[in-house]
Amino acid sequence: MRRPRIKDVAEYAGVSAKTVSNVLNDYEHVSEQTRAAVREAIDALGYRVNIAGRQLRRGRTGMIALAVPDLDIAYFAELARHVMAETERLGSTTLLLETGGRREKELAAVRGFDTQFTDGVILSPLALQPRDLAGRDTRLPLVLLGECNPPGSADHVAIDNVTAAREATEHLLSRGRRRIAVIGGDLRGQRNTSGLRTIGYQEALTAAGLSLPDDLVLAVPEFRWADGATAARSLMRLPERPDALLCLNDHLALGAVRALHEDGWSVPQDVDVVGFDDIEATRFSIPTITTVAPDKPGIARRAVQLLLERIDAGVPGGPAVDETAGHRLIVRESSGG
Amino acid sequence: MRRPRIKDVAEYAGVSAKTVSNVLNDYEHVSEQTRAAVREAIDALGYRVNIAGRQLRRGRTGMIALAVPDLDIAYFAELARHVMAETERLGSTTLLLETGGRREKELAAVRGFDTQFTDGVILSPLALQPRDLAGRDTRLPLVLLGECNPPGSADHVAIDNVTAAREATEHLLSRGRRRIAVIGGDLRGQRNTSGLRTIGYQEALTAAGLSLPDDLVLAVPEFRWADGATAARSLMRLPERPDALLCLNDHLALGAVRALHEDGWSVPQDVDVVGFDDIEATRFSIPTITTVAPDKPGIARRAVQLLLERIDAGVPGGPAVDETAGHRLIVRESSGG
DNA sequence: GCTCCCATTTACATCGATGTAATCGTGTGG
DNA sequence: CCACACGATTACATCGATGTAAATGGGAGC
Repeated sequence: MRRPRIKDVAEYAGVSAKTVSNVLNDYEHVSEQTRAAVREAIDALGYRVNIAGRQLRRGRTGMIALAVPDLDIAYFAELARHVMAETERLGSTTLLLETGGRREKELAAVRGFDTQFTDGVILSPLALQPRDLAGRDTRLPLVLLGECNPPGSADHVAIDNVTAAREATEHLLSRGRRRIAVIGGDLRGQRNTSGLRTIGYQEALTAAGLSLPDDLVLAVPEFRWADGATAARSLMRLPERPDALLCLNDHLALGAVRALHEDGWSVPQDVDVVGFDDIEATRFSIPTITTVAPDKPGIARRAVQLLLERIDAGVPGGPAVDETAGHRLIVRESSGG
Repeated sequence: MRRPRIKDVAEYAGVSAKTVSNVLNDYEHVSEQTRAAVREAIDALGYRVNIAGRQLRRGRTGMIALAVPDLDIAYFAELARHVMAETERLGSTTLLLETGGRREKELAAVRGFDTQFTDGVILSPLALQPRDLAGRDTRLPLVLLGECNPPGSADHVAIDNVTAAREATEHLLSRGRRRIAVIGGDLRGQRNTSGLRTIGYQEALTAAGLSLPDDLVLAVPEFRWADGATAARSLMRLPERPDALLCLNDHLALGAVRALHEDGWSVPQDVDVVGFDDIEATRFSIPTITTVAPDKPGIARRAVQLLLERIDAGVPGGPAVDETAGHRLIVRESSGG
């Protein structure tokens, strides 16, 4: 028994296929009587629209893609939930994909994944280079989360990373910390998340009249627990050890805290630790972690709205929009709170 | 400028549309020369297949849905990664969806989400009742992860939860623990994950000649940090407090450890804590958490393979398959390791 | 030189839903 | 009583890709 088609419903209800379609799409000029008959036929046959047929005709899938580096990073999992909730609220479906932070995958996302089953893409890039967006096919709406784009090339939503990092650093300075290290930092002046946060950190140090110790800014291969642990260990072995660790995400912070614990340092007595993202674990770890909490629901909401507006607007699209979402520092045990 | 269609490629290359299609699908009887010309045309025009057209014709989307309760639960995020990796390896795409553990959403998953843009569904159910599967439309292949199904109604992959829980309990008994509580347990004899693990726990106690103290088996509203913390607190206030907590997932265990810490108990000196799932956090928390590690890659691989086999086999489908994946207990600091 | 074979290529129909434009039918105003 | 308006309904073409079956054309065999 094949799946019923719109035509089967039409025959069952004794009307034309187009009338069934009209009922399905809430077209206004359908009599109550016909509408009821069609509904009944739909129920009786267990009919469900074939999205391929619909899309072929309409040119839209009603699906958007959300591509994040890694769902193991709780921040992305939490963000994804908010995005899915928002798209669902607005009647779309989210196709969630992982890039692994690999450039080729991020490029695929920008291009719409080779097949065009997606009306638009929300991408949280890591490896993407500004030039990767240069010649992109603007028929596919794209919203970037976080930084890493040349202004004007695509819509983008992010928190004010410079300010956020500056505030976090100021918090540590206000506690008397002077040797503040950055785990996951980037001194090359990149306009990506790491780079901007490092700039904020430097601003705070400079404003406090401190020198910029570049042996305290440490890049990491990934932003996971293990990387935080490794980085913390190597920093604590410096001739002049840090008295605070500004970790550019919470996983790094949690890994750092674990390594410090294993090596006999206590947090926050010996070292303060601050993270970014406010993932749920930071509220239950021992100690709890001070962190910069981005407005995740706000980021998700704006990203989805921007994308759907672009999709609704159709092909061309005006100038790219930059949206700044809110953030706040939540002080917890790992820095004395 | 519209997106190029197969016809545009055909004209550009000076061949018929079908020949282009043949090239796209690696049909063997196409001359090298023609193939090269078509490839060139594809590149020149930036052509990409329209998946809607293809699906309409082929009747398949090449997409499967994976529906999990909650991506905030790290186990599901980790599992999702493995499923996505496996489907990608086999040339399919995963549509990842959250059910929130709500029955209506799980039912929607079983039905294929009202639109049929998915060739099959992998569902990790929480609220689903056995009868929900009774009259289901078997044209849509379905693989269940974890328990909660009447035998024979759908394929399913899970670890041996009874044995796993028994082993974990035996481990605690072997450490001299006698008042072992279960957080997230279920005494109603349900055949879901909680119920089966509770049975394993009871088996171990009985085998050790201990009575079954039902004040130590505590259900929780959700399986999150906060629930573990709340449950641990209330258990430790019992007249006769437990000396070990068997937590049915790692988030509960982590939350419990935090609550114990706040209330001045030390783990594992005063209380042992064991979790389930082996999420990454348990390897870096303070203390690290003893946990039952399910073979996540194995579960994902079998689930995807089963599903794709069903999809390839076409409509009917033989008897439901039950697959058991491996697990092992990893002893860490929270129970003395 | 003529068949026949087979590799290659193509015309056409089709998948299911929907936009367009035409048709049907009832009711209203003159 | 007719013309006309307008709500309801329908026939038909179309979206893009591909399966079917048939056409094309070059070479081998006799």
